[in-house]
Amino acid sequence: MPHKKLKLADLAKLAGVSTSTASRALNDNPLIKKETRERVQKLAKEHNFSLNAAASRLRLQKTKVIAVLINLDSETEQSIDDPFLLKVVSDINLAVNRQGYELLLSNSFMAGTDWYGYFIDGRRADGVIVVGQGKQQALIDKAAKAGMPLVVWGDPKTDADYVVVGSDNFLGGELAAEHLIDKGSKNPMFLGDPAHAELSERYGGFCAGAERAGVTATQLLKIDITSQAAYDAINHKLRNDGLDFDGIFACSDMVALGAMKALKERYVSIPNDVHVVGFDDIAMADISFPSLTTIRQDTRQAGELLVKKLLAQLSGQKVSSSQLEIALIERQSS
Amino acid sequence: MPHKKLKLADLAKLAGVSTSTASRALNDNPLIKKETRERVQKLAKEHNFSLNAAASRLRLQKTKVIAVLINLDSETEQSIDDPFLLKVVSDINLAVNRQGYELLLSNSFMAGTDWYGYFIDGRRADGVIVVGQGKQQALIDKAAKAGMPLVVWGDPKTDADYVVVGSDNFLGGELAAEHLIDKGSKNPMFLGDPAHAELSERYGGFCAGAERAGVTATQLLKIDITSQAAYDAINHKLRNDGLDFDGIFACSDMVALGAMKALKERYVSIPNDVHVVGFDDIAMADISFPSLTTIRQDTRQAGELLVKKLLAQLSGQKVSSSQLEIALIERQSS
DNA sequence: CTGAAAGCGCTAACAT
DNA sequence: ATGTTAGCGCTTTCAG
Repeated sequence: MPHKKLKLADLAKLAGVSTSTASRALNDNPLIKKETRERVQKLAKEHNFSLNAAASRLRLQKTKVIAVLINLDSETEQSIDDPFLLKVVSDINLAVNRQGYELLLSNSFMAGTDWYGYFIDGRRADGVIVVGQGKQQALIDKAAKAGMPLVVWGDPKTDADYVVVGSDNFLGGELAAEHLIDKGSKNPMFLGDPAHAELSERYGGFCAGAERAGVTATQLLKIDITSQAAYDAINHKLRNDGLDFDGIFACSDMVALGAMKALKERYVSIPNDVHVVGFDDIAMADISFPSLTTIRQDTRQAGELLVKKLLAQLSGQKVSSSQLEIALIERQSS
Repeated sequence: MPHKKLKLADLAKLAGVSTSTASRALNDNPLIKKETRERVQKLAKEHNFSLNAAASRLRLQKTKVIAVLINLDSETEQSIDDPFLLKVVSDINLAVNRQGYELLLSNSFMAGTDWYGYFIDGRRADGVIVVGQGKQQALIDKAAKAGMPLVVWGDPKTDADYVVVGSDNFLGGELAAEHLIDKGSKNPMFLGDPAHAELSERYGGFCAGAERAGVTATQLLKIDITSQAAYDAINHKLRNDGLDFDGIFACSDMVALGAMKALKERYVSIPNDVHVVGFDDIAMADISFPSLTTIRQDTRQAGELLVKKLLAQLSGQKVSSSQLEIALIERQSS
């Protein structure tokens, strides 16, 4: 069965044409007569012929590949755990494929510190989508400066030389604050880590929204952005300070769910004693009990836009950052 | 800034050696004098030199790329939603990188029906890891027959010509049944769809375990394997049949969480009225309230093993399927 | 220990 | 409308 590999020259011979004709025919070049094109294509299908991508890329100097670089904060090489991030990647994948590109899944471990050299000079990809700004943006800056075709999923308000696509995090924070206060919260608390670009915006919006609604008694509980950390922090706080808050705006749904678990275990009623709002709208938000009110990020549109902007860059256009709309999804937790 | 691309020949000139020496030096070929090697390598680093992967692949006839093919059942192109699957991919990614390979993230949309042609002949990857056997395995079979280096994440008991790595699903089912009965369940129910290879094993083990424990009053509630479907199905069943079960073995954690939501909304107590056991041990299992007893699958080891077996195949070794150990993690839901 | 040169399979400029 | 051919940048055989 191990059929032997046909090369373009073999296919051309089978079709009784030259390699250039075969090449053009496969690429549907109108220079070639329609019948010839179809004959070659049919033959290719019959023999399960595939162009050698390596040869093609060498010749064309482009790869038709987009790299997705997952930019984790953690120093230790670690697998990703946040369902939201993975959802973003999955939606990017869809969008990339829809444009006829392939997706190289990468990370800082492989790419090292010279992203331009690795991806572009190394002819591994034509452009890169970075998922997650994280805390340190030096490498992103460096790659952008080197002229790497690049789009970043992060906070679009970032003042940087590269293109960012992301949700309106500030507005999301405002909406959350307003909603909590609307529901009767007098002492809402932000749960997260404003050191991250995106979360700093969410926190800023939260404070602004609360202030505008006349609430100044806001708190900030700074934690690692994992559900475990949220669970621990809420437990710790209840033990030490008692229940001195009546609303939580969590920086992500996973964080919100961790916090809710701690509350439920201590018989703090949600939403009666504490109103909770999350961020992201992951699948679990709807499935948790009580279901979680949250700020929905449109990952589908995000993928679409990230890819569109990257391809625009590749075709030499000047593109700029843009902000995705978000929406508050009201459920039982508030 | 846009530095211009160095090719190997340029680097060689800078180093005052021939391209062949430069090439060997970069690959740490001991044929080259140590000092020369180091001089070339240092120069390469200084100039951010990267080999052109396309040229290298064309010459070597191998890519140092492993493709991961996510095999979804759904006809419609769709983004993946199950956090467990994504966790598996993420752990494969880690393992692939650790071996110095890169990861091409693909799907049936891109690969079409001739996987051998697309990946191997097309020189896109040296081998493929398929995640998810799904219901239809014809394409996997076809690729395996064609001689494609291939490892599948699925049920290792599968009687097939290809190598499968997966958990001991049957044992998992048995453990779940025994545990439920141990906890006092007299009428345990399986929630899932035995049409999937892996789930059929889980169901088989569940039945066998129950029978051995002297319980014959098991039920099967056949549903799509999503949390939403589980939620709907449990609601529907409670409305129609009342509470005629006192234990649930869900085919996945997401399904279990959906079922639990329906139970909680109708004030059915977990675990007092109904004991619940899930499968996978996703992050949410620990965060849900009550936390979810489940069968843990070791995705880290899975990634490691999948890659190891694939690389063994690439180096011409004969490899066979193998089973990962699973463990019951007892939490509050049972 | 190092260099010269062939050739991997494709595409496109340049014939015809 | 199609064919001839050069050359993309690398690795490795063969020759020193």
